[in-house]
Amino acid sequence: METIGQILRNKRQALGLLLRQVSAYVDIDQAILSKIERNERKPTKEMLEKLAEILKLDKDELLVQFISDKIAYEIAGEDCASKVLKVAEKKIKYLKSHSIQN
Amino acid sequence: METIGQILRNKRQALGLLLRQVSAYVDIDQAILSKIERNERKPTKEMLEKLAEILKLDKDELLVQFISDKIAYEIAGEDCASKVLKVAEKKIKYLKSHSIQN
DNA sequence: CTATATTTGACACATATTGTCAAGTAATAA
DNA sequence: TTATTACTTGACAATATGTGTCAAATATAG
Repeated sequence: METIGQILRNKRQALGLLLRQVSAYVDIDQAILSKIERNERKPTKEMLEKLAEILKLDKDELLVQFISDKIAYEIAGEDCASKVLKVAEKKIKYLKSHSIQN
Repeated sequence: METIGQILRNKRQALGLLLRQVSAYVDIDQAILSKIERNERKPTKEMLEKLAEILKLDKDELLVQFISDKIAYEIAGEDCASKVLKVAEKKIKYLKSHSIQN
């Protein structure tokens, strides 16, 4: 089970790219990218899109990993976690079917 | 599909309690409770527990509603929402089976 | 050793969230 | 009308959280 940070680091290393090179492309400080790869900071969506580009990763898949990471982190400590997800799913379906905006 | 605010307001009114009375018990300003009931502010866990007590609601069920509300709100706008939940569930199971702490 | 890659922490800055308070609306009664 | 009650709203300061930048510290090679 890979975190988003691990996915990014593994792919970057597999491509033989340096933090410096990737962070330059994404236009962020390499310290930030280092922290993202170690899940110490969360990337923005813009960063994620640029990262997907340079690392040749699927943008949508990466977004799924990113958001699911965030949710898993949020509720992993709750012992009602799986029930939370079930209820959340129902709520989302309800929201979508009623076209309520963010 | 009730929001957490609606649940709280409905039950409070069914019990014939005033904002003033409930907020005093929970030890918050009644403006805050008013906002919570209209989903303008989010209660803390401590508030939620006190609210469950005075409103005779199931504490765990209320917590589930609270967290699922938050998650639904977070990702309802994503078109990959249901996939996100599936992946999140896997990650949570993984985290739990490996006893990784928050 | 030297050089290069990465990590870490401190910092200032921005943004978000919080509780408090007073003034506001709305409904009802006298 | 005026008074009273329940609730709502918005402004405010305080606090918390998140952000990028930078330099020093720590690997990791060569």
